[in-house]
Amino acid sequence: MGDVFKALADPTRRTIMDELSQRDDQTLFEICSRLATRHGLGLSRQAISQHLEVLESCGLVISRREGRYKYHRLDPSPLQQLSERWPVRPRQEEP
Amino acid sequence: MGDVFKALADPTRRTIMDELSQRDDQTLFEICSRLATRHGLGLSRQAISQHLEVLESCGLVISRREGRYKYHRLDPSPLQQLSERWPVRPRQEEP
DNA sequence: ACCATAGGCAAGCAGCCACTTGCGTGTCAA
DNA sequence: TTGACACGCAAGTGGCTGCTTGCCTATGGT
Repeated sequence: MGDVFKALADPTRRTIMDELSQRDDQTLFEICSRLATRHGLGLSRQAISQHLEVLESCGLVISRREGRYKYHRLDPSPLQQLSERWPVRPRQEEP
Repeated sequence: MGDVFKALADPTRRTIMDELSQRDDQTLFEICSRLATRHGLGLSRQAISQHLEVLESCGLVISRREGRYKYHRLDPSPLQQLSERWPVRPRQEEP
């Protein structure tokens, strides 16, 4: 089981999450090409693959195999622990 | 300006945030001793100081000087961008 | 059967990061 | 003023990590 916070630390992984956020069920190659064209990232396929591994190991991305394709989608639910751990109380009033 | 996500990546920093979360306005030495006694962390003063710097540079901790003391408090408001960026939609219903 | 496609495994490398150590600065009390 | 206390600055170091490179497996089309 991976660390959600460490997974969020990398800007590339956050961009991957953005990409999956607005289009679910993408394969590795799709993500690669869309990152290149739409976000200007020129990373190798393995780099993206390793990032997806990290995101999967902490539950932020769920994958499903179908033949030789592997589809990925975002699952933001692990992020809930965050707002529960440090609730954003409204600014403290001072008399 | 620091990176909120990178700041959250370190377990020690999260523990510091926990500590400040339940007791505001602590000095560096207070945080050191409370981390040691209550959380079992035996880190040097500078280590904690550097962590506080990181937390301050991204707005998660706000400090105020008073003579030779420097009081710290937690400000969770930078965490809001998180739930806005990847909203936790309720699990997708499938017919 | 053959080959292209989608993806996985593993080693190697460079840069970063958390932590320590040692010294310096400013503030308060006696 | 002298010394103790709270904190800051800077250099050095070991380990982690993001990325590449090269090779391998498996699935599907023709």
